[in-house]
Amino acid sequence: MSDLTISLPDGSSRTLPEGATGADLAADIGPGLAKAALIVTVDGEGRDLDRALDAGAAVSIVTADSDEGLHTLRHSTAHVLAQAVLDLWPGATHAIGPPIEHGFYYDFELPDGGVFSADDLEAIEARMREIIASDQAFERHEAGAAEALELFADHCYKREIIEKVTAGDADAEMAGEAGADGTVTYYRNGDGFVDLCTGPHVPSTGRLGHFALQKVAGAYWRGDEKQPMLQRIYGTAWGDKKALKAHLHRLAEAEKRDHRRLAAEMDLVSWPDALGPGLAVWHPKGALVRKLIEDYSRHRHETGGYDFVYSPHIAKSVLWETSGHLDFYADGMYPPMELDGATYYPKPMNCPFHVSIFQSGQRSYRDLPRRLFELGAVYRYELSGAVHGLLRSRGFTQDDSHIFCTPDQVPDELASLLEFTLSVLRAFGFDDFQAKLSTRPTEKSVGEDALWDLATDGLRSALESAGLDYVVDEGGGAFYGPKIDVDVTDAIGRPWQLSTIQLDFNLPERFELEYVGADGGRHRPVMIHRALMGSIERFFGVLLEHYAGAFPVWLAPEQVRVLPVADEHQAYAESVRDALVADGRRATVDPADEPLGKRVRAAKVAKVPHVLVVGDDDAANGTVGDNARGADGPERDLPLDDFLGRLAAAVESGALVAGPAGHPAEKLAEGRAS
RNA sequence: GCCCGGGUAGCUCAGUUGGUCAGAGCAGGCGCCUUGUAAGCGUCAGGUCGUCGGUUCGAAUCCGACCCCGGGCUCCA
Repeated sequence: MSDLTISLPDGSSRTLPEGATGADLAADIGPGLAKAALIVTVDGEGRDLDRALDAGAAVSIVTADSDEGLHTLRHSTAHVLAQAVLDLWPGATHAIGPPIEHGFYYDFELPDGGVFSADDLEAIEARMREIIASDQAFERHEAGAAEALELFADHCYKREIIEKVTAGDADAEMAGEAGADGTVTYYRNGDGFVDLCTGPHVPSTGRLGHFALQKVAGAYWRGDEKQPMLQRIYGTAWGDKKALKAHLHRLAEAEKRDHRRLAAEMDLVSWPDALGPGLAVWHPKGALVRKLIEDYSRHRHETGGYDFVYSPHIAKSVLWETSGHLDFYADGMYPPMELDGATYYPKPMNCPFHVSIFQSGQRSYRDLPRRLFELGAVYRYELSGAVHGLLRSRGFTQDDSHIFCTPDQVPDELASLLEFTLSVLRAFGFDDFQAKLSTRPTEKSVGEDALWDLATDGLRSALESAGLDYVVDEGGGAFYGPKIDVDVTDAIGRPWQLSTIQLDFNLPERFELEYVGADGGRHRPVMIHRALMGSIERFFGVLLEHYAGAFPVWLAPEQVRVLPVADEHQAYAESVRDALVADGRRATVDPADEPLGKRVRAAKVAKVPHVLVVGDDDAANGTVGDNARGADGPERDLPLDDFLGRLAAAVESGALVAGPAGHPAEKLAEGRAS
């Protein structure tokens, strides 16, 4: 009997008896690894531990420490979920059950249109634990189409997959379920549970167990609303108890940060039923923060080479016919209004208006690039089920700009635009970015090849010179141009897509835009759509969650609350407040009609950055006691002037850039000069 | 829009099988307390139990429709 030699990720190689499996290899390396091993990869392909290795292959042992290991673990847990459901609901059928980020789901159809209730999860989870405790092996099998169809005779969704796959037209979605060579693989465990699956799986159900079922949801088969609605169960699964616990803790933290909860608690924004879904009103404190955000945005655009414009909220249908929105975006638009024999639509986008401004006169290449900026409110008819607080609403305000430039100017414009974008986002405390470059779709698209290449290369080099991590979504661009999307990662690691920089080769054509070039001839400009925050409302919601409501000093609606120890300190407290207000701060006094501890607590709960306590000593010496958010404890006997200076510095560094009149940083400068 | 789950005081929630079940805590008003760093005491007020209709001697509770909210699907800033 000959041996086989394989290579390991560290470059070493190992020789094992012929027919050795992944499990043999792990055991050969060490008992700890043997215990932790879930699957192996052989030349990059995942494979069950009990399958023989190939001589000469590059083999890697996969454990729950890696994404691939977790993926396998979750996938196997999804199988156990399906097994439990099929046990408990005779006649139920299972559709698909893939691993997803942090967990897995499985879609089912219950007999007679039955549905799961939240209570069912408990019973299902208990059955799953029994299956796991009985440590059933996952056995891999292969079958031809006919055999597989017989095996899954009672499972119409599995049959549909088998038919699709064995017919050889496997698409990406189906590729995860079966091979495309006329045979399919399936896994069997326990008494009779079988599932169509390419695997790999953990060796046996006993390797699972750190999971939790989370929720029930409806989901269309293949995500298509014309297909039947299936019952989906979501769960999460991890390699050990600690990781599961940590994940559940993160979810709880995220819930505490929910901007809808914070918006109500902090009296920032509300959604009165009478307004309709996705339509918010801004209360004074929320409006104040929003105004600071908008003021900062305006300031940056003023000094960044942009021209400010305004446009109406509605326009006649001809504008939307020319722009093409009525052709490809009608579903997202509010319905039309008929008046004076004309048809008007609320605007879902600002671009046609900005194009109209560009069109209003003859443009020379000397005028370009022309950057038109507007905090433009738009209305989109989002599906009622899609509306989600400020993060997805039906009326929102874009920090929108349309840049018109010559093709030659495109690369430089994109590079400076991306830098500008990142700089604005950094000012709000975001410093972890992930970008996506979306290139020309393979199907129909408009624009010359040279233009696409110029723009795509321009976007790529902008990303590279900005030193930004990015992924390429090949063919993911719109039909009218390539784009960059920028995600930020928030304080608890969640990504949010905020910025988008989008080339448009279509609208200039549709509106027949022209400029006069140096050669005296007429040329078509290139148009760039871009939004940095995306939507002000959404950006506000993301910021609120990022900071968990504890806005940095320059954005905090109430920056300082002054608490007199007793009534006799009221006058001094008011003088402290007046000094703060004169210095441009937002400060209030909370009089001594409640015990100090209670007032301190109220201020802390309200997330006021600085709570000042003033008593006899302070009134006598012109000092304050500063209980700052995040500090270990109060700092007593701080001279008022020192506090004013310290706060001013914090406001200035928070804003990063000197602001316009009305911006905290500007008042700071005035305050210091005087 | 579709599936599931919810709407009880400003907020968070109790209200077993339909019959003093319209309640609690916090918040709010008033009074007392005069406080040195995360909840002092007392007292008062508040709700057409999402809306409309139905079943019943009787409905927060059962049924139907609708509205709104939440989680998904889909979509997306």
